[in-house]
Amino acid sequence: MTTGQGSAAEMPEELARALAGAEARCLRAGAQLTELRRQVLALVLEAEQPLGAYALLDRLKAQRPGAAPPTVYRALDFLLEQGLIHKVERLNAFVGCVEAGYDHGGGHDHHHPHQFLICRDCGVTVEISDPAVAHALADAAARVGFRVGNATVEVEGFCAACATRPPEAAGA
Amino acid sequence: MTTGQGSAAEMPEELARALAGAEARCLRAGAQLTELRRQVLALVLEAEQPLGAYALLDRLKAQRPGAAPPTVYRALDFLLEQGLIHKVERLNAFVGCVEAGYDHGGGHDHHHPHQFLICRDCGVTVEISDPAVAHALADAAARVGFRVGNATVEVEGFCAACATRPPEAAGA
DNA sequence: GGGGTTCAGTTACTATATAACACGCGGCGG
DNA sequence: CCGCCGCGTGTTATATAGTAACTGAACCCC
Ligand SMILES: [Zn+2]
Ligand SMILES: [Zn+2]
Ligand SMILES: [Zn+2]
Ligand SMILES: [Zn+2]
Repeated sequence: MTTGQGSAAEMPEELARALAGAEARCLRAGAQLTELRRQVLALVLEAEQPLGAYALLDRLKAQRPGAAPPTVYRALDFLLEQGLIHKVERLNAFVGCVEAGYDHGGGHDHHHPHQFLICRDCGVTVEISDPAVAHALADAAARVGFRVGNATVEVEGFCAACATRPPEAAGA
Repeated sequence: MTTGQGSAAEMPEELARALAGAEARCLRAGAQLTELRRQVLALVLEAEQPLGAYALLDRLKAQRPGAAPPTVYRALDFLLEQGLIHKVERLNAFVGCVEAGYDHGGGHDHHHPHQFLICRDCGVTVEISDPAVAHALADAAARVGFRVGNATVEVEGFCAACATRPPEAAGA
C-alpha cells in the first residue's frame, strides 16, 4: 500500500469520513441523507474534478439502473441546500465543498462564502474561502445599498503548475 | 415629453449614442459591427434586464425572420469578445456593459473586471466595477500561485428598494 | 478568374434542466 | 382498520441552453 495507484475507484478512508460528517450535519439540520443522496454525494466526492449532472447520472446508473435526470437533480438540490456541495456555474458542474468534512460543533451549518479558481489549461478547480474577498464584495455591495446573499465567485486562469509551463507546448 | 412613460420601446437618444460608441470601439479593434450584430446589441441594450439567448432570438425574429440559435449565439460571441456585453452566468443571460458607452481614447478596449448584483426579489441586475474586489481576488489567487484571467463575480441578494420593503408583502 | 477570409443562412443535434404525474412508505387521527 | 398526508422516489415528457457542420454570398487580394 502506502498508496501508489491513487485511483479514484477506492479510497474509502477519506470518503467514509466525509460521508459520516455529512450524515451528522444532516441530522442536526433535521434533513435525511438518504441512500440515493449519499450515493450522489459519494460520486461527487470521488471525482477529482467538477462533474456535470449528466456525468453523475451516468455513473449513478451503475448502482441505480432506473435513474433519470430528476433523480440526480433532486439529490443535487438537496446537497446544495445542505451546503455539502457547490455548483460551478461556469462549468454547469458540481463539486464537494472542501469544508463539508469538518464537523463544526453546532454552529452555522449551511452555506459559506467561497471562491473557485479554475485552470483554463488543465481544468483543475480549487475552492478557496478568502474572507478578504467576501468582505470586499460585501463592502462594494453595501456602497450601493445592496444586501448580500449568496455570491458566485469563479476565476478562470492558470493554476500554479500550468502557469510555469510554457504557454503552448503543442501545435505547429 | 420630458419623459413620463419611460417605456422600453423607444428611447433612441441613449441607445443611438451607445451604438455609435460601440461602432467606434469596433473600428479601433479592427472588428466589424455588422447589421446583425448591431441589431442584437440593440436588443440587449433596450432590455432593462438580462435576456437569455432565446429571448433575444424571439425578438430578433421580428426583424430577421430566418434567425436561428446560431444566428444569435454568433452575434453574442462577437459582442462578448468586444466587451460590449457580459454574460450573467447565474441567469444564462446577457446584459450590455455599463462601460461600453464610454469611448476610452485609444486605451484598453476589451474586458474589464466587473461584478453583478442580482436582486432575488425584483430581478434587477446591476453591474459594478469595484477595484477592491478585483484586487482582493487577485491577491487570494496569487497566494496559491494562481494566475488570474477572467473572473465571474455575481452576488445574489436584495437591492436597495427590495431590502427596505417588508420581506413579504404578499401571501395570506 | 482562382483562392483566401469573413459573415450569415440552414439543418440537425447535443447538453442542461424542469414539469407533471404516479407510487410506496411511514406517521397520525378518525 | 382505514383514510389521509408529507416525503422521497420512479417515470415520462418537455423546456431551455448551446454547438456542429455544411452552404453560399460578399469581399479582397493577386
Ligand atoms: Zn465550500
Ligand atoms: Zn492547470
Ligand atoms: Zn462591463
Ligand atoms: Zn429588488
